[in-house]
Amino acid sequence: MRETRRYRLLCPIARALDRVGDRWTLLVLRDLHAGPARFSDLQTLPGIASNLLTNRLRQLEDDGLIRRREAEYGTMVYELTDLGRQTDNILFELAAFGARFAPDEPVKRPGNLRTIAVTLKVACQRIVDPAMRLHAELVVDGEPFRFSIEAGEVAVESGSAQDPEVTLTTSYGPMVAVADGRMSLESFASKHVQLSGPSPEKGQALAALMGRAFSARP
Amino acid sequence: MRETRRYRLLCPIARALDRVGDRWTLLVLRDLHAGPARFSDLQTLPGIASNLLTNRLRQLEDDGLIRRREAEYGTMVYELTDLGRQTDNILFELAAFGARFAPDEPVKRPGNLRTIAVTLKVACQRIVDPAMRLHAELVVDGEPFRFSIEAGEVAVESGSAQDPEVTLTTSYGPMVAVADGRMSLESFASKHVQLSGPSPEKGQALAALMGRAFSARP
DNA sequence: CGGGATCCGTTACGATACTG
DNA sequence: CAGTATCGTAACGGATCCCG
Repeated sequence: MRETRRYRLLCPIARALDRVGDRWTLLVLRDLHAGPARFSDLQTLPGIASNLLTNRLRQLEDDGLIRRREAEYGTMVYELTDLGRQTDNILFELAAFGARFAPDEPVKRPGNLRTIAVTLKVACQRIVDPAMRLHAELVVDGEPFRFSIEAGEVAVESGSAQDPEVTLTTSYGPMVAVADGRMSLESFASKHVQLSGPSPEKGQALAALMGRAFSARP
Repeated sequence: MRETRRYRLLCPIARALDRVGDRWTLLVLRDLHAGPARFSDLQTLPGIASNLLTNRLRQLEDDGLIRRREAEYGTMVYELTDLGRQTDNILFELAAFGARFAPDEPVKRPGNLRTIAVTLKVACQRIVDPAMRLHAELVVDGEPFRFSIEAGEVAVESGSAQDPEVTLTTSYGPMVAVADGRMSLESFASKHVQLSGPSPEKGQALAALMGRAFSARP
């Protein structure tokens, strides 16, 4: 945010918005919650201009929410800092509120599905049984995610899991419908999820957790 | 938000931002959480242009987050709908995150103090003892608020209380410092709060609740 | 005076083209 | 792949004016 359009108020809400209130900024953070991403990964946000993405990344780096790091083969990745990770609750509450509005047509398709990671993670985190343990792969419209629960900590990251106990295959549309309350857990689990791998019963537990995570909302 | 700059994504986070993501919108909602307000009350947001305020109010009304109502003496007031009230958690999480950044100089003073209502309400709501009962007045830099707890429900509204059990008098700066973690509860309660009214012990309890509400944060 | 509407200069955004 | 450069358009900020 350029100096001219900062609120510069003492109120902590305004101080937060001075960091994350610009157009696209919260969506960039959302995608980074799924793990490190390259510039071109983030450019799949439908409609963002490359110069804007550059500006937003620079601003987030200056404010200490993300860091730029050289990864293998000399490619650059952007990743959340500890501070940036603390935007998870903001994003979750936005998702909980946004679910109350019908998607307005025509809906643009997301460029990638990293978008689901934060919401899914926080929703499950809030209701998870601390005794539960899980190491699964979640494949959404062909895009793989590692879904793990360990010591009461839920993690959802972009990428394939190694030796998952179970693999859940599903689609984005039905997942959002469940989150919105437009589809029941039963209907979702029975019609839109395929299980494979050594521990299908773990898959049942995971599907149930995901469903409860969203239906548990006020 | 004009059609051209909506995200139009299926993701609920984007759907929320299409409603409340415009500049000023969340700050307008923040102030309305303190109770109904007139156009000119909201115009005290430092720097907002009157045509922008008109646009934002119109948009919020169209989306069902606020309602325009005729009050006494033919004046118009804007107030939150049930849907609009559900932005409280978004605003609280923004406040919790924003508190991690030092206020950047030069700080603009808020035009009014309605800004404190949501954050204070949600923070106290999250930790309040359901058995607690209270009907107090909170005076911040001369501006009065009704602070009540009834059946486990915390309410903080702009305006004077009638027959409060206790009146707490304090200032905005120290309150924000406590919320930011820059000042201890003890220091706040002992140096920056004056109590008056029939039940000073209720005031002690309230000051303690406010302090714990913020120090309880992760 | 409250509640806006109108006008206008400036800034940010969106699209596209281009480069190391 | 990871940006930079350019440029037309939309949004913002400030001021002024209007109307009951």
